[in-house]
Amino acid sequence: MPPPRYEPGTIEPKWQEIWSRERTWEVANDPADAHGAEKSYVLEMLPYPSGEPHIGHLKNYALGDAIAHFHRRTGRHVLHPMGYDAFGLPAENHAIKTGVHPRKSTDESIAAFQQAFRSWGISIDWSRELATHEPEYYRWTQWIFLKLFERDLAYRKEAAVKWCPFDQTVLANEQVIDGRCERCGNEVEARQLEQWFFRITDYADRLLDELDHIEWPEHVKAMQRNWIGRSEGAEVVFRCEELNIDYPVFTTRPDTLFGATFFVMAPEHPDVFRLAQGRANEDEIHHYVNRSLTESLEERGAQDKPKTGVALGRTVTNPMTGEQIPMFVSDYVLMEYGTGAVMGVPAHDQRDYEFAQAFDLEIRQVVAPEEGELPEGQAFLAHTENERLINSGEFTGLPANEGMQAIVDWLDREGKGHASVSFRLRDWLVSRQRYWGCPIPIIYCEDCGMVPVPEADLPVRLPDVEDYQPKGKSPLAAAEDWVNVRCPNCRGRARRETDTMDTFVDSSWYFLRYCDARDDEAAWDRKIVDYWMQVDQYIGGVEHAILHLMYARFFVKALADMGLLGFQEPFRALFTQGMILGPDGQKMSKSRGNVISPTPIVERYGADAARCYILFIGPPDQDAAWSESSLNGVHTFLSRLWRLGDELGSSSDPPGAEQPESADADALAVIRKAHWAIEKVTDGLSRLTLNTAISAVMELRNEISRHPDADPAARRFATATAASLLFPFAPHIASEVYELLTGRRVWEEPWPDADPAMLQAETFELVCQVNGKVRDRVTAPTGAPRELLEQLALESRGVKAHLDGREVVKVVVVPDKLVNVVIR
RNA sequence: GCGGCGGUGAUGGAAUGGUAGACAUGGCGGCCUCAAAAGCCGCUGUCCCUCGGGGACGUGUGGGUUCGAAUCCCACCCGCCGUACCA
Repeated sequence: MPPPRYEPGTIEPKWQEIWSRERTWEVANDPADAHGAEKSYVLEMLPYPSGEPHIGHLKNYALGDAIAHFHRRTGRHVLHPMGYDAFGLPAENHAIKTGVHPRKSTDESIAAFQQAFRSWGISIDWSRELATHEPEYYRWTQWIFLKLFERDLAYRKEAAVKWCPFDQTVLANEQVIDGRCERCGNEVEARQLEQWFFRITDYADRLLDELDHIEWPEHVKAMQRNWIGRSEGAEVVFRCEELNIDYPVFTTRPDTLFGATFFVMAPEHPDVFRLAQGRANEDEIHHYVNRSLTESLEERGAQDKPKTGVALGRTVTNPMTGEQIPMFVSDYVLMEYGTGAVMGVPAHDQRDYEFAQAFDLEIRQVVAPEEGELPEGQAFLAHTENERLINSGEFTGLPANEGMQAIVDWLDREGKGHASVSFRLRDWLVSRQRYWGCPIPIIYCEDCGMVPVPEADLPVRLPDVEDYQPKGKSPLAAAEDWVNVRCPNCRGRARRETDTMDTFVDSSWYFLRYCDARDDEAAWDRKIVDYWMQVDQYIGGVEHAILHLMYARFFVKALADMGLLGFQEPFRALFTQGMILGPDGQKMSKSRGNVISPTPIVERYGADAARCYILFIGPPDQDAAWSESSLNGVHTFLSRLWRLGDELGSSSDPPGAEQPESADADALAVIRKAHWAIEKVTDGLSRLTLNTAISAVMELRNEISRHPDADPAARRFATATAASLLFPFAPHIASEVYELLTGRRVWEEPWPDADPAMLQAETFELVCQVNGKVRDRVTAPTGAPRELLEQLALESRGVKAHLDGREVVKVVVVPDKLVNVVIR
């Protein structure tokens, strides 16, 4: 008869069937149901269902599942839901190519994800499952849009926006990467279009400040801080006397105002043509502006691009010096930031310096270091307390930082400026000229203008269309029956908004819907949402550090301001997982041919081995290359554990794995190791160093095998403990082994407690150092007094050999650990 | 430029001021076998010596703090990520 083998193919479906039939992971919304237990909301970022799940999904959900299980077994009432971010461009582009309705391909992909999650044994509360393309969900996305509209947080305006010529849609700033479309990689163009925006800039300060109060990785907070880009400075007015117009500029260096020798406007500045009117070079100015507007963003923003521009033939007054300084138009000034115009201080700004060089303008030094030379051939940028103002009228001689304040005060008194703060963050452009998204619930009436769809009429359903091809306006515009409606106000003729929402709108509130997912009276019940939220542990890829995570924070703040939520931040703690790279250490991609698909891995080695391996491979926040041989090593470990369970379980009658009362040396070693492992795994799960948690279970299993003749009761206890500790990572085999040994269900058992008495043996190995170098190791009794340890060390062979008659200056004793003898 | 993170054996990594290299992969050797696979056991940082033992060196580089530093501090080098005519 062949020896019994570990067969995940049999074990895993067995347990999955039980969890599914008994709805083991469903939780009620009633806090009373928790019997006083603390709540915990563990959430992985919802997947975008396109094709089949990939290995990154397995990592994401293996991680989240380990945390969810750990929280459950440590007595918390755990919400762990799942859903799908189902609207979006890939499904629509697929539809354009094949004619298959995006709903069909999306639903097929969702089915593949559901199947995968079940075969991976992820502990999901399926009663809360949602998908953002279902009318039951997007009805409330539309409702939130209307709430934002009511508060003027959703608005329409014409602006220079980013347009992708390939996808034929506008994009949010955040979706433009290096001047290219995030989706298709084509160069993005600038276009002047009327679009829908969310007023996220109203929240810039709060989005920045409250980063200090959430447990997020430092680099993610840093990315958000950079993106928000708060700059303190002043707004200063430069007056064009000829035309009687005041032009404000924003500057972070008001201390350099005396050095402003010219003035530059962005090509998009609405006053450029007016200023150019009747000038000798009017044509040249028009030509320059038009070229700037049609230039791709990538070209315009190129790093080493020489400064270009055209003089406007007019002047403004420098408010400090009263001098008339020339005006220019140049594409290095951006309309979207500050006021669309800048003062040129060539001595103290590198870009202004380059511009002044190109146009032969005066470079006037107004800040100087207290000692040392000024840099040659470039602007002097430093701004510290070690500089003083020069050539600055009454302010000359002041330290730069004091001078800055004094100048701002002066401007304020004279009515020529004031302290000001500028943000890099722009409002969120949310409309898209595409089909597969949530319709914007607005109607345009010939008489009443823009009218919100009444709440009772929600959802505005996405109609079916024949042709998904984008033509510069939404494919929905072709659905005439749908577009033409009666005005909700006057019953007159009206047309629906045909743009759809950015899919990031859908995913900015899904975590709220999970709390009360089956509510068809409201988006959520505030009591229920306030109970479950915030998300206690959010897990996902770092690629969402800016977009999704910023938008979701904005939504929660806006909804809280409306009294709809009782908290300010959605995600109390965030964990960003690293990527799984191909076996070659490169990012997985079809073109490289290094893609590892989870399905065959799970079929061959089992979900437990795949999940364990992915968590064991290294710290989960780091990237890691796939290695089949390492995976095989994890599989070997699971096989050995299973064999131990099989061997010890069948010899146990009746089943049981209690810690034996008395034990010999062998048994004690095994029991001690079990308690040691409990502590290590608990710590690893708390700190999310899951790789070390799994290695602790491996060590425990090694120890059990190292003592084949120990009391079987002790070995059963230790093996059951190993299974119990492994459950968050490999739930199927853990359930199986635990059942073999005890007849009980491991997930119904409390998390084991380490007995402090078992964490220490009667003796320990005393490290004996001389001048910090290890010279010997001797056995010493645990808890021995310092004097004894000192004596043992001094008498040890290794220490004696190194004393060599030299003077002992000092002896440092670390109880239960080491002695360091310091000699001269 | 600015911001963030990191640099430890052949490889992935461990070590939260106290034995550097846990655990695993790979490699080498052995057991089992007619053989292979599987399984099991042992060794495996570098160098040196008088080799059943012992010593020196060793966590990117150079300093510092400390009885003791991979860990803390300073300077530098290298790498990765984000961001960038943001005034």
